[in-house]
Amino acid sequence: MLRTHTCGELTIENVGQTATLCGWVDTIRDFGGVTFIDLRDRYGRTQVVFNPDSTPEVLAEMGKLKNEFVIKVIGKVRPRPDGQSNQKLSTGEIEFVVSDLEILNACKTPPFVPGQKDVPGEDLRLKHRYLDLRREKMLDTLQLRSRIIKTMRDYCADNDFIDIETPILGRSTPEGARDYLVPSRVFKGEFYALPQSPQIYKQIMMIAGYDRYIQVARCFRDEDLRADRQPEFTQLDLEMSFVDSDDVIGMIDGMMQRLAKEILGLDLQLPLQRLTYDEAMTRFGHDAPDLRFGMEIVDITDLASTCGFGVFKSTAEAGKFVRGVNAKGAAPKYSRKRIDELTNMVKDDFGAKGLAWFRCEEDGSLFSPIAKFFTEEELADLKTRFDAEPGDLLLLIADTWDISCKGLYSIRKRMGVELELYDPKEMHFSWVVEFPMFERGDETERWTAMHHPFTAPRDQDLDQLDSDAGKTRAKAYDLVINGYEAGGGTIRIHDSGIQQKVFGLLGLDEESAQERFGFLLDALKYGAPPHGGIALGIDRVVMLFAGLDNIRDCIAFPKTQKAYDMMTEAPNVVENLQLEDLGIEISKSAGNQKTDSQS
RNA sequence: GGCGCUGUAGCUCAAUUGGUUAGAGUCCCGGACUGUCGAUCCGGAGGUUGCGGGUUCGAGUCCCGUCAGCGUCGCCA
Repeated sequence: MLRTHTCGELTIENVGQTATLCGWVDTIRDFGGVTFIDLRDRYGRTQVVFNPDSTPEVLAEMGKLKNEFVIKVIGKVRPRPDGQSNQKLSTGEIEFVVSDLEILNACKTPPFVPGQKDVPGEDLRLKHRYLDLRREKMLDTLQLRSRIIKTMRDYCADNDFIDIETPILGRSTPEGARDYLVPSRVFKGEFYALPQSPQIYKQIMMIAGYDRYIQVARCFRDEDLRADRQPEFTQLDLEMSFVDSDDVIGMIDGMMQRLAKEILGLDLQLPLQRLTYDEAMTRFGHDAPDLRFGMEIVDITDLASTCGFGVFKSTAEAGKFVRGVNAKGAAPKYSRKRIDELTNMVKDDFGAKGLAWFRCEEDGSLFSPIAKFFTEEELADLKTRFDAEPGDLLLLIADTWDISCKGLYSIRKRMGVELELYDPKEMHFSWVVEFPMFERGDETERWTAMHHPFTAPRDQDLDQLDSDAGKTRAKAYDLVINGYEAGGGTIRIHDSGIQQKVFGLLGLDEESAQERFGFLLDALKYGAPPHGGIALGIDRVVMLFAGLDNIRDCIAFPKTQKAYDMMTEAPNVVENLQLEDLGIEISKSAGNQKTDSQS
């Protein structure tokens, strides 16, 4: 080792000792005589001192130092003078008097320095990620990530799980998200797919008798990105045999309790709260509601059906819904202009036709441009149902179930932030269970699987597969933290008869099912135990535990919204020779989407 | 693919209704200083306002196009 201690290690205990430190020059404070340098590494910072009575050689070297130089210093630990300790540093009681200095490496003037107050733009941070990762916030987050993964692994190991790696090069199954494809050199014209999840492999492991499996698995989906979505992400993938939903949920309950305790020092009460999917949609308009605050949806379709307001009445009569939320105390803060912004949001984003509103005045009356269409009794009824008090703002959407859910969910989410309806540091864990097995594909009468086609229906719903498939509920469960889907899982079908029936409902005939999943269907016939599992989005869990709202800050080398890596400049054009090896030609119309007209 | 926000010095930002030579802090360069910890003080350098076009007597500011980053809808079994 080039060093005897790290930059976070020396304390008053070490006074008098000679030591060697290595690190980066964080700041230089030059007083002409004495010079202070904060030397930084991932463990902390130590103030190193250069005295005017140092040797000329040392002082000459010191004069060359600039931000982010990598140096080695030999010196002695001494206590700081009275009243000059720095409480912000673990090493703040001492300082390090340099007797010898070696510049291990110089540093070009960096575009930004780790300690600067204003965080640089994200594109710059991503381009120079090696500098960005030196920032304390990034270091903290990645260390938190490491601890979270270790805690998850320890918990699983304590519960007899086996950690098994599954292939990255796999078979494309054109269900769900777009695959990232990898061309085969040997089988020209054929492709591997990167896994969207190790779903099928972990089921195979259950059939093989490895009854408790986990993997910290990298997954890939070629879909458009979001603040909480990256094209490659990491899951804690878990599968268990001889279990039902409650067993998997209970296992993860325990994991969350341990994580909350060890990472955040929080005591979680178990079992975690559970909501059915129907309840979540009815009360919050979303299958991953943020339960840190109320503002629940109120359904007034029945009242609307008899009122004098044409839009409400016709919506109700058409079998659609009139629902709304009460934004407590929002009226003074929401001008017409801000209400218009909300209106435009639900119109532009979800195709709602409008947003009706009522303001509860000081005298308790409801004011609204549409109030004139309602009788006194109806207004009073509205007030009661929404529990409206002076200062409250009622926001209503009259539309299909789907649009009213999406619109009110996004209003609730946005206003929860804007009205500060919850403590952003609070953590809320819950489960959403009993998802529907199927949903209607757009513009077709065909059913599509809400999770994946191997999801088992609830035992009591088996009959409905034939009679009323849309009402069939699945043995599916999502872990929800602060309004984010932190994980999702299902109990799988282990009965080939039920599997065939589900494939039938999904419009998969036996032949095409065999073509796509033949190996799994075959395997299921060779003694498959009842099994199920879950996948936790590790990046999201880290994001939530770190109190961040952006998944990129939880990943060492994330990609931009266009799935571009600004540091390595991937993806990139490859040599023609490489393409020839693979038997691939780029069509002229495809061209290179990237241009160099930027900057 | 749609909608929206942003783009001004290396970095973070400012610039009134479209108006004279585009400013500040920081970084950088030079100098002073023996107790700072966002050191301080003095001096200096640093700009094709992302790119292209248009309107105008005049554009950082308005319009069109384009590129990039971000947010969001679609999409993500």
